[in-house]
Amino acid sequence: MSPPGGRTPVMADVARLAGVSHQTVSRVVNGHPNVREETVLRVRRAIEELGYHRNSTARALVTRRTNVLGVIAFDTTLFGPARTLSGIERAAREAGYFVSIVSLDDVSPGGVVAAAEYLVEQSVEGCVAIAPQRSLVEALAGLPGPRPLVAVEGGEGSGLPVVCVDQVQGAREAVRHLLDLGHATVHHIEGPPSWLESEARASGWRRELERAGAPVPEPLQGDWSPRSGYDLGRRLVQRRAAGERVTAVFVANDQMAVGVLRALHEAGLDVPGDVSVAGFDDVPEAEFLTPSLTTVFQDFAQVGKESLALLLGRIGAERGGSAPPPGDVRRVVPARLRIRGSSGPPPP
Amino acid sequence: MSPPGGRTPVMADVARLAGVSHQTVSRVVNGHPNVREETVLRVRRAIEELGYHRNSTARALVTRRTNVLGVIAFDTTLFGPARTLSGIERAAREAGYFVSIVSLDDVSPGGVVAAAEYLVEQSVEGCVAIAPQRSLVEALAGLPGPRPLVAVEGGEGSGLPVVCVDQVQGAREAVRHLLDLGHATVHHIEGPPSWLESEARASGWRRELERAGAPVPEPLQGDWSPRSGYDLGRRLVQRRAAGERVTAVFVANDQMAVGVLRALHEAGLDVPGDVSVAGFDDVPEAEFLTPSLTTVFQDFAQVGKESLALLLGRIGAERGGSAPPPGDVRRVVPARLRIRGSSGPPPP
DNA sequence: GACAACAGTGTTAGCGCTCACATCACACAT
DNA sequence: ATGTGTGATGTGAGCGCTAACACTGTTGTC
Repeated sequence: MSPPGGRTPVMADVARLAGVSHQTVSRVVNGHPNVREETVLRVRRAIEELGYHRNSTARALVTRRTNVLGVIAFDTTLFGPARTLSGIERAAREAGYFVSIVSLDDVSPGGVVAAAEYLVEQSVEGCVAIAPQRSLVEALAGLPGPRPLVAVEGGEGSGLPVVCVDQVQGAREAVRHLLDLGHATVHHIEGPPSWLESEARASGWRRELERAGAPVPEPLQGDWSPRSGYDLGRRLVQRRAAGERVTAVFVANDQMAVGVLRALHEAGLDVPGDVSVAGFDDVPEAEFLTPSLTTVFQDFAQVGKESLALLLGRIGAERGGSAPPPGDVRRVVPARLRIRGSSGPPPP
Repeated sequence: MSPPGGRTPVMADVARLAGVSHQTVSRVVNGHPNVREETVLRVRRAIEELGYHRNSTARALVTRRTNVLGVIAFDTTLFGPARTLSGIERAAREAGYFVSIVSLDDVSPGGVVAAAEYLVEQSVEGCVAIAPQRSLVEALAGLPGPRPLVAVEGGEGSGLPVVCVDQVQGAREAVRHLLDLGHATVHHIEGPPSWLESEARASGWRRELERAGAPVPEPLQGDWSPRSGYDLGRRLVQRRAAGERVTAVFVANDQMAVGVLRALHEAGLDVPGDVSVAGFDDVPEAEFLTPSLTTVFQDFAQVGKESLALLLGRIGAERGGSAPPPGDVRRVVPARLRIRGSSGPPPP
């Protein structure tokens, strides 16, 4: 464990100690064939003795491969992004890549541009953007940022390959479930404007109501937080008091649904006796709320895995010099309705 | 935007176009003084025209600084780690560092060793380990892994600098609050064994009971999940049915507390009328559960920030050649009790 | 007027590694 | 004996950048 001069040992030090050339050391380190067994052993011993580690920077410089993938995310403390990130990270590690993350503080296009440049600056080989907002995706698609680039939950028409959960289908299933229970219509508390998930879930909700010929009540707009769910839940209670018939609510995520349940409870309304509630996400708590929450499960781990597979495919194609694959690939992961205690038939 | 030959442009290309030497380009890119204003402008124009980006790999090779920090985390989808990671990432970016993350799939020492080697391989300049388990911290402390290394939530005596929330104090405040309300004692549902947070919170609970001269009931052991909270909540209900007086429960995290609330509700018990419940973490939902959850707030963002400050200090000291700072630094972030609706006086 | 000081620029030598090629010994075929 | 192939190794160049130093020309100082 004593490199000459106390420096971190380099390949040449190993070579000297093993009595071979630096190239032979390189071959051993990279598992090249055509090295005599005995030589391999001697080099391995020298590596061990010196505590040598290959310098990834020098290697990256000459191979032109940094082995780093970038991830741009908006808020990694939210359930979905956190899960997706985790799935990406795991898949990347299995493929031998490092993952460098940038989370955006705000959703301004400027922030996205900065994040993109930041990753370009780091010479990432490719990038996944967990960009659930239309403006972000558009900013990224138009930018000379990191390439190849795969968007998670990106909308259509951006020209970027996209992996997403089938939000529309999930929303439709939830709404259909409520209609099937006998509700005349279903109210909706949607997510913040310009979020693709908000739009897709709202659109699924609307389409399903229209298909069933049910009236489409004015939706309320939240910001994903339990507090906004609570505030809007109270608004629904007021509407009820004003004579509007509100018997079922489809809430765009589980956190807001928690707030809604609370508001309804405070108003003395029973769930599902007076009002049925359905959420979206299937957070681990959903099953154990009181009542347990009917919601839509999204397989974020799968989304992470698929987006990485897509990205690696692009990187491989680029390196192989083959024609760039079409930009409008879209992989859709199905959503699954989980029926629990918060949904039931409307009051008579 | 046309580097000769279609290659990615390099410094020499910019130099040629601007009619200066590559060194002058380097000076401009690095904001060196002593370059004529007019030259700067010309170089800038050439950079713009070619779409030049400095190659971080080559730069890292010669400066011996990769500008990358590593983060080892266990489960980044849990509330605490996700928040902490986010805080670290933000602070790192502000300091001009990239963040590379590795999440561990399992808690085996082998996994930690692999993660540590993985980061060494990537030549990180330093590393933060969100290692809430004793075994992980010990494995890391004893390993020739990435250095400098700062542990988040690491226990004492590992020899590593540590940043942590004052779990013991938080637990004591929660328990004292319940005792002050008049409860004869407080039951405890703890986290999984070997987690430092479990141990610290259980120890705070025990100490506070002992200080008050209250009996110390046998704690129940969960795994942080809402399901385990639910299962153990039912066990508490059984104990009550068997005649044991259970009027207050301190649950080691909010997710399990959700399960406990559910189990109590199912048994027809009122919270806080029959049983008071307190959690730990203050997740965003806590305030909007029914009843709203008394819990302990942890400033994870602050933990992230402080751990990064500590790490940067180490890196700076190392580079400056000054004496290595003591290994047993311990920065403690206070926890804060949030009293809400789930705690009240015991039934008569 | 001679020298120093300094701003502004260029030249050169690596950082540690991999790639392409050269070399050498030895086998086997002709 | 000559050639050809192949396994095992070494040699040299260069990836794109920065650090150190060398070189100009201008200014200031005595």
